[in-house]
Amino acid sequence: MSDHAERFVLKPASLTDALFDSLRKRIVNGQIAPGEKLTEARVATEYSVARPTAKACLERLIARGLLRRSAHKSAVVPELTAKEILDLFLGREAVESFAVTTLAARGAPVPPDAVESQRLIERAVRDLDFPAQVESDILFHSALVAATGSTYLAKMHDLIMGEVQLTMGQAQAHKATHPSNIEREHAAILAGIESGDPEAAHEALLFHLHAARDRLVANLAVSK
Amino acid sequence: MSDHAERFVLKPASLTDALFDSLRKRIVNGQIAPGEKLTEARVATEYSVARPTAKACLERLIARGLLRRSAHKSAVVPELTAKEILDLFLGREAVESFAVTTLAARGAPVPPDAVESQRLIERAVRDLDFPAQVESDILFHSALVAATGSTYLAKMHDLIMGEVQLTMGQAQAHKATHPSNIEREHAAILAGIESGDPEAAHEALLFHLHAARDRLVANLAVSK
DNA sequence: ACGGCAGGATTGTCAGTCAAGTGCTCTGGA
DNA sequence: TCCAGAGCACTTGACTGACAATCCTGCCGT
Repeated sequence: MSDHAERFVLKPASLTDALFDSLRKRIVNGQIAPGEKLTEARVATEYSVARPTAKACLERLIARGLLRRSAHKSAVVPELTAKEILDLFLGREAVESFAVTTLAARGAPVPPDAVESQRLIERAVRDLDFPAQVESDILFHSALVAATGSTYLAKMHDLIMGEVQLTMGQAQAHKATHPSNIEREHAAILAGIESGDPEAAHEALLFHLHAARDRLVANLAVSK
Repeated sequence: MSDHAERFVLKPASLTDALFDSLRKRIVNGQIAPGEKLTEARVATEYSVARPTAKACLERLIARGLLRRSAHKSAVVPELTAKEILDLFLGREAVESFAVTTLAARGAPVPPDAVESQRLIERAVRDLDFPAQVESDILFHSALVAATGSTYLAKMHDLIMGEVQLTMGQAQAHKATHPSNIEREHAAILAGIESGDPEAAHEALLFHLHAARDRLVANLAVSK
């Protein structure tokens, strides 16, 4: 896990996986507008793959909440409502609270990946690379959860973070940047963990999550 | 093993959904032994469906952890290790703790579905119907989570409860029944919620989860 | 203006095929 | 006899082509 490990050319492990990743990135980065229809035929044509392959990818994206579809209708990129965003962050709260209090109570060291993601955020902000900024933010929180060593906690977290990234990506497409006190809030969480103070870490996390949540909801109200 | 391809009739829902449900039930009830291979061709033959249909179902089961497969190998029903069981219950703890403390703090009424599932457990115990007993137990906990009104919390919970049901189903296939203090432990959780005491509800939940977890791990050690 | 019908669009499901990878057997040599 | 390597069978990955069922849209007739 060092800085120079930027050299994986990532051969499409499998065609389906590569297609899935590509579509996923386009969706969460807002390159495919919310409400836009994604038919199996369109995906198959755009990527020059067979329709069953495209179908499988769409189903995986639907399972992760990055697309929505009802029977015999086209899949569309969802735009989450305020209610859904509140709910989404409630789910984060459950998992991430458990993670940070566990880490702090355990006297665990600060997760290296979390520290690393702080640097990535800093760089993304400097480069005005919004998608990278969002991705690094997600990475920070995922690193905290992963540091507990629980794969099931990570699985559950991963299940909902896709949609979090989706709304954040869509919001930034509208709203451009905002002053980055995110890093400070992240640092406060890490400080709570490092000092072995579950209460402090928990409080810092809640503050951060609520702030992020309220920003997203406020932005939603504006664009409506 | 043998080539006596059994025919299973599917209820009309959607072919894929019906197939998924049927396979899911057979797996979690232990009707398909852990370690048993489930090839796409076998499923397709047994149910008289096309291989792509079977393939889609297997992929959905794999995504839920009810089957495991590595590239170009057959899917097999997993037998969870003690470590995985501990991890699984850690995940439950995160979500269900959040749910019961939220319910108690909110002063919410006792979820009717949870009460109902208590009756179902009682009946299943009386009928010596182990799969129904497990299913009702799962239902109780799902009802608690669902009562929070959070769909994402429910989603995350659902993601791991499939594997919980799997291990419980496999364990009971070996171990037969045991005196049912489960209902008492459930009642204690409900009492904590009803009295609006988050701490009491939380404690009762932890006691119940740890007891269930330890039973499973102990049973695993015996059968090994 | 309104309701029903027809056609297009899209997904659900199927059959069959080829390619590629994995594991196992079985042979050939030491 | 024992071990190693080649070959084969099984299984999945991906594609092509096709048909049925369903949903939606828009037109037409009343």
